[in-house]
Amino acid sequence: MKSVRVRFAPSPTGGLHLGGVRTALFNYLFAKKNEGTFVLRVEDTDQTRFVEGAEQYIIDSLQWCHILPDEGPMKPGTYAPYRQSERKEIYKQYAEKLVAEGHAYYAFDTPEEIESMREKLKAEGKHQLQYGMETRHRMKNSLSLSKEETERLLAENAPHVIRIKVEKEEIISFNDMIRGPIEMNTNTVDDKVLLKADGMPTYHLAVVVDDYLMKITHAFRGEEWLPSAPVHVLLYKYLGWEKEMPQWAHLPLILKPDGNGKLSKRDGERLGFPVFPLEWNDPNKGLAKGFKELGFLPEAFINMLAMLGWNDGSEQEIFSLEELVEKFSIDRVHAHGAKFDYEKAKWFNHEWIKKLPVSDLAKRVKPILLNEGFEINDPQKLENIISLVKERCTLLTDFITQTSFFFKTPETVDFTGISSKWNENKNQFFIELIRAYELAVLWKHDDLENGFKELASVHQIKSGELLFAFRMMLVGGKFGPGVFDIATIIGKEETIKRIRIVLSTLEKSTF
RNA sequence: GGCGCGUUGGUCAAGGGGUUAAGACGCCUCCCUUUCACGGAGGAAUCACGGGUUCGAAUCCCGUACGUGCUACCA
Repeated sequence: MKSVRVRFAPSPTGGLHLGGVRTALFNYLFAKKNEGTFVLRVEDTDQTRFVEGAEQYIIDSLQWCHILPDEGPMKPGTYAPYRQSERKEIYKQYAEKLVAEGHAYYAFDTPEEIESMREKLKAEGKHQLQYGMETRHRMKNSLSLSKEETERLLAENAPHVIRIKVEKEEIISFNDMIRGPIEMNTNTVDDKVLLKADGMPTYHLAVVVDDYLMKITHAFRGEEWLPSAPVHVLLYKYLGWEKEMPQWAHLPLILKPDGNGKLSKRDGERLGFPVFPLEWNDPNKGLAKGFKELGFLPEAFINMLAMLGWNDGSEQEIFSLEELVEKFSIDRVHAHGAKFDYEKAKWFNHEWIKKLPVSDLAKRVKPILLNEGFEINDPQKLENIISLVKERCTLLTDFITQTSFFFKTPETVDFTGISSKWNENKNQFFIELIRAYELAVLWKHDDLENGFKELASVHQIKSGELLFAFRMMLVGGKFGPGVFDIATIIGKEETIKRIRIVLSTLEKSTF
C-alpha cells in the first residue's frame, strides 16, 4: 500500500482564519491516523496579493495548535522547494508540454479585448461569458492565429498566457471522499489560464503539478474549490497522470453566525469574536486579535474546530488532539457548512480549563498574571488559587479578575449591599473578629470559620449577612470562592488589614 | 443568468425505511451553595415545502423553494 501524503497549501495573503486552520487540522488528523506525512506548502502564486510575514504567521499558528508539519518551508525535504514562487520554471515546463501536445494554447488577448468580448456576448444575449470552447476561435490565440503569426508574436515577446483547451461534451467524473461520486459536463468549464503573463502559474496548474511531483495521495481543500475540480481532473488526464491523481475531499464552509455567507474577518469585528488563531496584523486591513490573545487554550480551539463539521457519532464532545487522531474518519465529515458559534467556542474553553491538570494550567495562567503586575513567588500558592477559581473562568484572561484579590487589596469595594443593613452590632462583631483573629496561632480554614460562626451566634446575627460583608471586605465584590478559603490564602495580616479598611470607611459614611 | 454543493430546534448535531426524533451550546424553572461559579433535576423549541415509492418515509426518488459557492492573468 502506498503511504499517505497529505498537503496543506494555504495562500499567504490574508493570514490564516478559522476555515484554514480546520483544513490544516483535518489534513493533520488524516495523515497521523494513517501514519502518513503532512506536507506544508505555500501558494504564493500571486505576488500582488502576497502579504509579508504571512508565511511565518501560518507556521506560528499551526505550531500554537500543535499541528506541526513534518515537512514544510522551514524544513525542506525531498520535495523542496515548497514555495511556489521558487518553482516557477517547473510549472512553465509542464505548461509548454501541454501546448506541444495540443491540450493548451497561447493566448495574446489583452484584458481589454477579453472585456469587449464579454460585452459583445452580453449584447448577443448569451449567458455564458467565458473564454472557452464557444469563443476561443474569435480571440487572439494560437488556435485562431496562423502558425507563422503565433511564432512571430512569441518571438516578439508579446505578452501572453497559456490556457487549457477544454474539449466539448465530455463528462468529468471523480470521487469526493465526503460527497461521493461527482459528475460535471465540460461544456460549462472555461479555458482557464494556466500560466500567467508574468510567468507565474495559476492555482490550477500549481496544485496539479505540485501534488503530482510531491506524491500527494490525499488532498483536502475548501468547498469553494469544487467547481474548478474538473479543470484539475482534466490536467491530470492531459499530463498523463490519471493514476497518480490524489483522492479529494472538499470540506464544508464555516459560515457567519448570524446571516449568510462565509465567515470573514469583518464578521469577527462586527460581532465581537476572533477569527484568527493568533493576532494577525494585515497591512491593508489592520490588526485583529486572535483566539490566543483572548485567552483560549489551543486544545479547546482545535477541539471546537474539529466539532464544527465532524463528530464520531457518539455523545463525546471533548477530544484531545490524540483522541481526535484516533477517532477521526473522513467519511464522518459533513457535506454542509456550519455556522460558527462563539458561545459554544467559549464553552469548549471552559471545559478544557476544568479538565487540564492544575500544574499545567498554572504554567499558562502565570504569564498572564505576571503581565498584570501580580507578584507570584510561591508556585504552590498559585496552584491552590487556580484550583479554587478555575470553574469560574471561561477564558484564561478571566483569571485576572478571579485571582486579583489574592494578590492585591481590593481598590474599590461595592458597599451597596452592606451599608444599608449596617448597624452598630455588626460593627462590633467585626471589631471583635479582628481581636480574635489577631490571637489566632494557627491560621487554618476550619478554625477561622468556626471562630467566625461562634462569634456570630454570640452577637445573635445570622452569619449569612456577616459572611456577605466579610466577602465584600476581602474580595471587593460579589464573586469568588469561599471567604475562608480566601482568608486562609491571603493570610492573617492581610485579612485583618482588609477588615479594618472597610470598617473605617463604613464608620465615616454611616455614622 | 449558468453550473456545482447543501437543507433535522435559535446554533452545533445523532439518526441512513418502523425511535416517545439522542446529546451539546444558549434560554427558562427548581435544587445545591447564606456570594459568583461548578454540579444536579426539569422545561420550551426541530425533520424546508409538494409530489411519488412503500403496509409504513426525517430516512429512498423527483420536483419546488431557500441557502451557499464558483462563474478573474485571486486563491
